[in-house]
Amino acid sequence: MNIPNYLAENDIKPSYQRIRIFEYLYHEMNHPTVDLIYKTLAPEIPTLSKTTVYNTLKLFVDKGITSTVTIENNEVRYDAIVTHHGHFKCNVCGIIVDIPLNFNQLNLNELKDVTIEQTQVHLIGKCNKCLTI
Amino acid sequence: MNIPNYLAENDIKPSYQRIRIFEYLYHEMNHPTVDLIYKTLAPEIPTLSKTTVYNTLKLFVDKGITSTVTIENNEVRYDAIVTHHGHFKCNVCGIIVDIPLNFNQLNLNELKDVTIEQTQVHLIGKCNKCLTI
DNA sequence: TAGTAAATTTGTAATCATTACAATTTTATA
DNA sequence: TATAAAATTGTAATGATTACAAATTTACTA
Ligand SMILES: [Mn+2]
Ligand SMILES: [Mn+2]
Ligand SMILES: [Zn+2]
Ligand SMILES: [Zn+2]
Repeated sequence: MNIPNYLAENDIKPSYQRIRIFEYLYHEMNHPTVDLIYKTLAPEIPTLSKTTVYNTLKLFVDKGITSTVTIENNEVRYDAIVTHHGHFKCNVCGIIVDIPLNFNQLNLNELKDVTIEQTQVHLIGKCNKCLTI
Repeated sequence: MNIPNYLAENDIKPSYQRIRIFEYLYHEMNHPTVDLIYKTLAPEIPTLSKTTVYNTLKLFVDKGITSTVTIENNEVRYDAIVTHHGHFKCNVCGIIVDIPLNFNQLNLNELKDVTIEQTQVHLIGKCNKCLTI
C-alpha cells in the first residue's frame, strides 16, 4: 500500500498531514477518535492543528476511504476499512475489534420497499483478556 | 399498561414528570431525542426542566425500562422497548423504525471467549415513502 | 525565477449536547 | 406540624464538533 498513491487515486492531494493521518489509521487499525489521532501525531508534527485532523477525516469520509464508527455517543471513531464489517467493543478496556459479518444472515423481510445504504452491527461486552483478569 | 404501576414495579417512584415522560416514550414509539421530549412536553408541563428529562431518562436506563439508540453522533435517542431488536433509519425523513431480528442469524464464531451484553444493529437508507416521492 | 491565485493548514471563537451542582420545591415520615 | 429525604429546577461548566478568517504552502503563469 503506497499511501500517497492511494490518496491520489481517490482524488485527494497527498499533503504531508493527510499522509500521516491516513498512515496512522491504516497501520494502527485501532478505530481511533480524533483526539487520539491528534495526541499521537502532534508530538511528531508540532504544527498540527486539531482542526486539520477533523477536516482531513471529513475529507477521507467524503471520498470514501474512511468510515465512521459510532457505538456510543460523544465519541466518533474512524476506520480505514470501508467494506462491510461489524465491531465488538469491550466495555472494560474499550478495545474495538473488527468482526467479519455475513449480512445475508440478517433476515430482513420486514424491510422490503426500502433501500439500505449502510449497515452497522455493534456488539458490546467483555473481551477475553478482561474476562480472565 | 398502567404506567405508574410499571414504574413502581421497576423501583422508580412514579412522579408526575416521570409518568409523563415514560408515557410519551411508550405511546409515541418514535425514538425521540431529549430535545424532542422536552419540546413536546414543556407546553403541557410549564415548569419542566430539560435537566429533569435527562435525569429521568438516565434513571429509566439504569432501571432497565428504557434503552438508548445511537445511530449517529450528536443525537442519543430513547426507546421504551428494551428487548433485542434492530433499527432502520431513513436518511431523508429521519424516521427510525424497529426491526425484529433473530440474532442467532449472526454468525459470530470469531467471537468465542467474549461475553456479549448488548447488540446494536442499525440499517440506514431510504424509506419507501421517501423513495416514491 | 518572481508573482499571483488556489489550496491547505492553523488558531480562535461559536455551537450544541450533555453533565455538574447548588438551590428550591415536593414528598414522606415522625 | 416539624424535619428529613427525594425530586425538580436553573445555571454554569464541560467537551466534542463546526465555523470562520488569517497564515502558510503549493501550483501555475508570465
Ligand atoms: Mn473496523
Ligand atoms: Mn426501537
Ligand atoms: Zn477488554
Ligand atoms: Zn424517509
